[in-house]
Amino acid sequence: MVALDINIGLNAVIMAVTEGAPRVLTVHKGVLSEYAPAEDRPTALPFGPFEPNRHRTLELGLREWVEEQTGLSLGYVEQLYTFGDRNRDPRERADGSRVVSIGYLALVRENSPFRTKDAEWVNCYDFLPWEDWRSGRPPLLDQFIFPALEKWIMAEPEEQAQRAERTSIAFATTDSRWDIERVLDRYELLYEAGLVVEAKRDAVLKKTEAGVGRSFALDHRRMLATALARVRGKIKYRPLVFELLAPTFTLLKLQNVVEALSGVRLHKQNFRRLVTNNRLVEQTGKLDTESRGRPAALFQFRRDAVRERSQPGVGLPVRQSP
Amino acid sequence: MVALDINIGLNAVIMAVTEGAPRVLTVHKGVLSEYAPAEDRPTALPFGPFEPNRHRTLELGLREWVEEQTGLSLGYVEQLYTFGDRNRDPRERADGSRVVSIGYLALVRENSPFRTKDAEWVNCYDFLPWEDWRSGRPPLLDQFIFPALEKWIMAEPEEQAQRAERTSIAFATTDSRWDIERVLDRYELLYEAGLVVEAKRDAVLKKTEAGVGRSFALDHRRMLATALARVRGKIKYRPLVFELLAPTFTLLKLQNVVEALSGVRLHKQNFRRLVTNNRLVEQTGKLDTESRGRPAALFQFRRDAVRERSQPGVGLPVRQSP
DNA sequence: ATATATATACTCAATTTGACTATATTTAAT
DNA sequence: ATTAAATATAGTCAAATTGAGTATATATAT
Repeated sequence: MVALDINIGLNAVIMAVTEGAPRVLTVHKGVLSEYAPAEDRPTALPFGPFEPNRHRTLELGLREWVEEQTGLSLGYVEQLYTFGDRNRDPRERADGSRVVSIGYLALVRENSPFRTKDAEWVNCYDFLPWEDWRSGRPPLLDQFIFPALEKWIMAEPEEQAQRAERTSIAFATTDSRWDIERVLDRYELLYEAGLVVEAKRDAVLKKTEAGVGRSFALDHRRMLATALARVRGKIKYRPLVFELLAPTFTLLKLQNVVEALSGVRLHKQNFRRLVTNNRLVEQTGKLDTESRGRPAALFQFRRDAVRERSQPGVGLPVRQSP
Repeated sequence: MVALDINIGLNAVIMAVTEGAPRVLTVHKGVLSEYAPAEDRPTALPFGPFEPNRHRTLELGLREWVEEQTGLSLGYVEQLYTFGDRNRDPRERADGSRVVSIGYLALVRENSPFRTKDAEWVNCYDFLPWEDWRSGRPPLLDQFIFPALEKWIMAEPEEQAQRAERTSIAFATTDSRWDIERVLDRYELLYEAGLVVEAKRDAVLKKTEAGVGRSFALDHRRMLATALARVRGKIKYRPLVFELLAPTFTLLKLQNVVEALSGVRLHKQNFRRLVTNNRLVEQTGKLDTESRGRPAALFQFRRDAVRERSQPGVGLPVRQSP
């Protein structure tokens, strides 16, 4: 057994919500600086190699890299997924070396200060435009995605049934409704169908065609999709949003952040009832002066909510008595 | 920047439910064969190094190792978490080399045939006895765990508040109820408090004391806790259980599997209503003859359920009209 | 003064959940 | 053959939650 070269990369999907949109922090140098001329360098996630001698833990390694590259000191961080497929990275040579990347999700408050340098906040929906339903069903779906997926389904007679089923589940083409959590399913389907430029080797797109959505370096768009799926899934039952908000906020502000991330509009009165009845927030007694109409009360997150939130078997009919 | 030696390990938490208990497949050789005499070798998870030249993807590498070591051909597999802290593994030398382990969860049907050799199914609750509440509150909690945690909380005046809060959340010591999903929180707390033998270097336990629950090699018990937490969290909203059951089953059998994994007893009539009303299962028309009392109808999983299951914003009050 | 924007309170039917009761079919024991 | 025990399955009913509104209050802009 020959010990071959393995490199571990640490990638951060750093998210914030500003001006009504979920944003991801991107850099333009980093990973590929040696492999592409400056003007060709695609947008990338902050990245750094894991160095065993410097980094006691993977997460600390990530924090160091991010701090070094962007000047940003991360608060909430969670591990997303480890990507290790062959041919993910051009730095892999014919010698069989491999780059395994560990993706992390980090949430920061809007306006978190950082040394800009090469870093830039980009709207997540630039990369995944079909995920934003806040202004109604994205026209892109019917104008481009569905016809193209239909063609892809039909292209392979033996795979038709399976492709049709997967499409139906991911994009809710038939009966079921749009599931905001299936972000990764949808991206992977578009990738397999060759409709995003990252999959260009499959040559479904012509050389001049851009594919759907803005592209990311390597498989960074897949990581973003993984991150968004995680956030959307978790936002409902863990108080994640508060990592993204200032210490005090109005209920509308809170709602807008949830809407930005989930990509759907929420019912205002019922949303308010949800967060107040569940005692996730409490009044500060102060009012917001910035607003247009009637001033809104300023709330803050109830720290005890973390403890109380726990609902034993949510969804499972637990039996109490013996 | 010196390229140091990094090794990637692939670990599988393979679970099945047999005879009313969740079981994990363990091996007695493997990881540590070179480092410990045979009789000292602790129970371990199936493990194999990731070999870039042999394995096109991480998951395929895992499947190969498991097949090779246990003869088991895995069906459902999902990635759990990547563990990379320093000093997790004795194979790390002073040279700064590091073993990073990627944990996977696999679910197999009971009685999945495998070449036994060194592999053995062990009740998960042997390792995590405080997680099984099916026969009521485990006496272990009040007899050993809580007094010991109390001592640990008091031991460090500066950390008291934080330790008390974490204990209260993880073990539901105060108001809140037992949250079946906080498996990892609880294990990590016991680890930090030095109450499991894996944490022996912290020397809270005397040399002769065994700590609470059966121990696992390295950090494999942490991986098991991660796996159980994942299963418990997912079982409610994704049809995972069906990976563990024969193609047809009675509703009681289904309930028992869910109970074994969740560690709590469920309300029979309401459970039945839950799965039938949500149309997760359908009748096969056949009856079970094995039963003691009235024969039960045999059901099967409704494949369409995957598609229909999707509930757009479960928990979020989505607004329909513009 | 009036229109417009926003916040907040309240209503009400439909659905879901939790905790039961009642009844039906079996096998095992007397 | 009769009865007890075990299990399956149907049905009830109040409480809680949710979905979709209406109504009212308090600001600013014109």
